[in-house]
Amino acid sequence: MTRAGLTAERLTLAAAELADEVGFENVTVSALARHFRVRDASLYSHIRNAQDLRIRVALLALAELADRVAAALAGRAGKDALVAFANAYRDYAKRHPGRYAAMQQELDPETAAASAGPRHAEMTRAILRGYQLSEPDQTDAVRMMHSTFHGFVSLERTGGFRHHPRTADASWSRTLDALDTLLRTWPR
Amino acid sequence: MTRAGLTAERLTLAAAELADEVGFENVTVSALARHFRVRDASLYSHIRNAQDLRIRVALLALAELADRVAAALAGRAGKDALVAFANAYRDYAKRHPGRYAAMQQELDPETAAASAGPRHAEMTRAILRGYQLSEPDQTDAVRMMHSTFHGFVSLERTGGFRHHPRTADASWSRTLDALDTLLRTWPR
DNA sequence: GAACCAGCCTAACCCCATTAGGCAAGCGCT
DNA sequence: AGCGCTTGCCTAATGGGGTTAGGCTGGTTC
Repeated sequence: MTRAGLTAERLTLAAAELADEVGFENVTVSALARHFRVRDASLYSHIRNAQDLRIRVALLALAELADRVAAALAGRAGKDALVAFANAYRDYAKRHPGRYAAMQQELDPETAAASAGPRHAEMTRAILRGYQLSEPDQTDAVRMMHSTFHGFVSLERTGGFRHHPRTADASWSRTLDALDTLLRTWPR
Repeated sequence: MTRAGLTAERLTLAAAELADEVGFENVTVSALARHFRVRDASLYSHIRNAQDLRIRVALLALAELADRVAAALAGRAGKDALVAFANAYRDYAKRHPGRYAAMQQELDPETAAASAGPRHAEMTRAILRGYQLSEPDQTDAVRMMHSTFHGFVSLERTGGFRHHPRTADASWSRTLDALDTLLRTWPR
């Protein structure tokens, strides 16, 4: 018998791909085992349980997204940086809906701290360097930006913007304009 | 034997309460049957299946939220209306996390059209009457507002704002200020 | 080559979803 | 009142997914 050569990493990656294909809620230990032509129980030497698998996918996605955002941000500042960040974010969510859904899980504090979540926060703050905001305005602005991006992408994905002639792309573009204006004139 | 007196409405309401207590993802036909001290199969004369149950909870939540928002909005205009709307929204999400999660499901187009979703859109537009915006700016602004509210509430719930001295309440308040400013000076 | 160990397996158990088919309580009717 | 029908809940059975205990085996180590 040849071994399937399973590792936690391979399982996580396959789970992420599966999530993008069939939806995160349908990522199951059984489906993953079928993918590797292996028994369900065989996976339990690599992952603790189904929840552990989901968390691994979430961490993978957070790291990937942080990389893409970092790449998009390189060498840009001001509105340029804002738009690049936002588009990288939305793009990732569209290309990887399952991974994006995975990211929405609550992580326990230690896991969250060890994740790429803090990197996101740093990068968002970096954007704000182009807008001269000091604390606590900076924190408020970071939270609002993140809320807007996540909210938009999330509503777009659940179909909240359909049935209206105005395209989501157009509203997105205007939303970024509005955010830029807002950050430049952040109310004292 | 006394009957449990099940109806689709009672089931839906109990499911909503269960969702708020144990999380929407843990709302299960079995758990609901246990709640009524009844066999699982007994529920199937009232609901089509588990998915149907979830959709009913979502529709209930959408209607409840629309009612609360409508009440909050009564007699207010301008920033007053904006803040009242936003607080009613956030408040509902905090008080009813399970119901709020239920609302995030994708609804098929007919169901969505028959839901309270359109009422939300109308009310959001009503707020904008205080801000003189014409199409398509109005649509863009509605989408941005909704995104911000949903995004903020959603990030707050998944713990995105913990581990930082600045309270979520403070950032929320400033975010509403910012939105008000933004709507008053919406970039042409 | 003996011992080990990593990697996968079988077997077994539980929970949940769903369908088919039954029985009985209470209703409407004559 | 008594007849039947509908409604409401039941038993039984199937199948999927999650998880654990314990076993076999082939390659690695000394």
